[in-house]
Amino acid sequence: MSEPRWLDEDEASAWTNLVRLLMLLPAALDRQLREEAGVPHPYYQILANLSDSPDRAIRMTDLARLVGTTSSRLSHAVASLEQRGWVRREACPTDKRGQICRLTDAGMAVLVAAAPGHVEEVRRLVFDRLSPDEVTQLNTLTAKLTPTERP
Amino acid sequence: MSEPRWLDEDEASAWTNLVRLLMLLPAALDRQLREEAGVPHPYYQILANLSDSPDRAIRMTDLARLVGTTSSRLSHAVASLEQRGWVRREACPTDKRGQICRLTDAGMAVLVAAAPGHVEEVRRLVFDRLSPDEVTQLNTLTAKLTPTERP
DNA sequence: CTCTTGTCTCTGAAACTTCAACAACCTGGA
DNA sequence: TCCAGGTTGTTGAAGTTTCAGAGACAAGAG
Repeated sequence: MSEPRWLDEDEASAWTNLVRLLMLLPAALDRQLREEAGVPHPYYQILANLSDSPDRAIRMTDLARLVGTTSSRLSHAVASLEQRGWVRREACPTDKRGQICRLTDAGMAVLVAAAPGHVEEVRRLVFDRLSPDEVTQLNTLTAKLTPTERP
Repeated sequence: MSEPRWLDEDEASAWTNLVRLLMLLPAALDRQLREEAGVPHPYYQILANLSDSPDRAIRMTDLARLVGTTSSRLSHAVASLEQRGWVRREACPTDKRGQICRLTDAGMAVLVAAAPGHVEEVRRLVFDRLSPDEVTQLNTLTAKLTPTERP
């Protein structure tokens, strides 16, 4: 047990800011989407990823990885979305263990209705505050900081 | 209702990365703290903010603002922490509506025990991946992106 | 073929957060 | 003084996420 390498002044400042951002930004996005579309932000991410997919259908495991969530969480979320008729589950033709999650027309309609307001909020909270150079920096930094799989 | 200003290619890329980060980084921090200290990350933030305060005591509203949470959430969280004996609630001497949250010695001990492992994880996930210049960039960007109070 | 090991997904209970409503209190002005 | 309106903090119910466990299937070794 050696002495921990504490953060220096600059690191501590950046860390405080980052933690604050991690608390407030998701909360702000969530609030806007709940108010305007009646969907929590993680659920919106599920729908959005599905809509970007070729057939509007993705296998559960892949969808979980795309959204950045766990399979358990995804199961519960998709169950909720399915009950609203925005998503459907189908058997996977190549792997009988698999389930394929497909976006319904009703789900697509919800997404189309919610997207403009969401983009507007994203601009207000993020991109309206940054210069083009800073957007590039943000791109680089976020790419570097994305946690990798645990060994 | 005018045409929404969609994100351009760079913005969309940065946004995808950022959303991914907002999903994965809090989850990673939370997991480490739960495993090692038995505390969720938001609860750790409460304890950490208290320990940084002059008297290890902060009024509920101020603590909520510091941590970046809501008063309701804080009430529940502090109730849970109080039950474990890590925190105590006292009446505010100047404002009878107020409650002051104070870190106990037991709570401080938990924090002291958890801090080294937490800092190590923060290094592994964040600062070990960044150059000094990038830490400065991170500091600037996160400061700009912190959501401001709603009107 | 059979066995073992690992993957994929779901479930139910516990923990946490959000939401709406509320009581108690402060503040400023009539 | 008194009251209207805002602030502070809590609560219970509803919704979401985590955790542990289990069933079904796949893939490879023997």
